[in-house]
Amino acid sequence: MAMKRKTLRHYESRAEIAKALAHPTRLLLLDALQKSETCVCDLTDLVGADQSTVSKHLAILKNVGLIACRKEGPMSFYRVTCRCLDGFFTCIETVLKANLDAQRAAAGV
Amino acid sequence: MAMKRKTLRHYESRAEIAKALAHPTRLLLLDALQKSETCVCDLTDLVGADQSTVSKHLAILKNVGLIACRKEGPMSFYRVTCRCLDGFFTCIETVLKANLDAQRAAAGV
DNA sequence: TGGCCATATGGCAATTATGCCATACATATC
DNA sequence: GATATGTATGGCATAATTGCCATATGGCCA
Repeated sequence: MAMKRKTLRHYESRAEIAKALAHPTRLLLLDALQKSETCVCDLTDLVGADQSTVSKHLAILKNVGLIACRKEGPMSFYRVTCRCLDGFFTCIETVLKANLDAQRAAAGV
Repeated sequence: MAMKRKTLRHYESRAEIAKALAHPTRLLLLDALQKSETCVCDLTDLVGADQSTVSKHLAILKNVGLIACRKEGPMSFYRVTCRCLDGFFTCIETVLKANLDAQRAAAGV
């Protein structure tokens, strides 16, 4: 990797956020948290994985600043911290739709 | 992973696109390709990695429909296919900036 | 045809990500 | 204090990603 160091760091910090977004379970979590602040136990039920797995996914999202945590008694409530996620989701949906269209066109429909 | 199958597939297809975006080299490539259609050799110089490595990164971006390829003689010219990438990049920048602000606030500045 | 250029692909080693189990931790209740 | 509940963390085995080398493929020109 001979990329200029400054440039490399620039893209590395951005890729770290993108990596946090690059997992189906974390996308599901973000979708849920965008609708409403939710505790870990409810999120665990929603995802259907081990509670420790969900906690780790939440930690990944939190570490890059996408979500934040509020403690209430023994429970942790997570919420989305940025209002910019729609820009990301819209982009993904656009690409998906374009792929579907291209697929249909290739099939000659 | 006990997530409902339909839901799982929904988020998996979206995560696949996000995964393609989750690498510093590929973000650099997208940045360059957004500015102008470019051949693999120029992109290889830009990235500073092995040509085969760059080719594989380009293949990943192409497979999820983010870029397309045009052959001209022995050369391949790649370009961005969707106009929605700005939504993604803007989101990332917003998160980065919010993190910086939070960091400064935490430092008491 | 033979050789050269640009690009793509196969293969492999090393790193990283993922998910579960067990367990630690913190809070609340008895 | 003891116990129960909700969450976080350590550890480990498995899987996925990454990057380079070697090589294949395709196009061009002598």
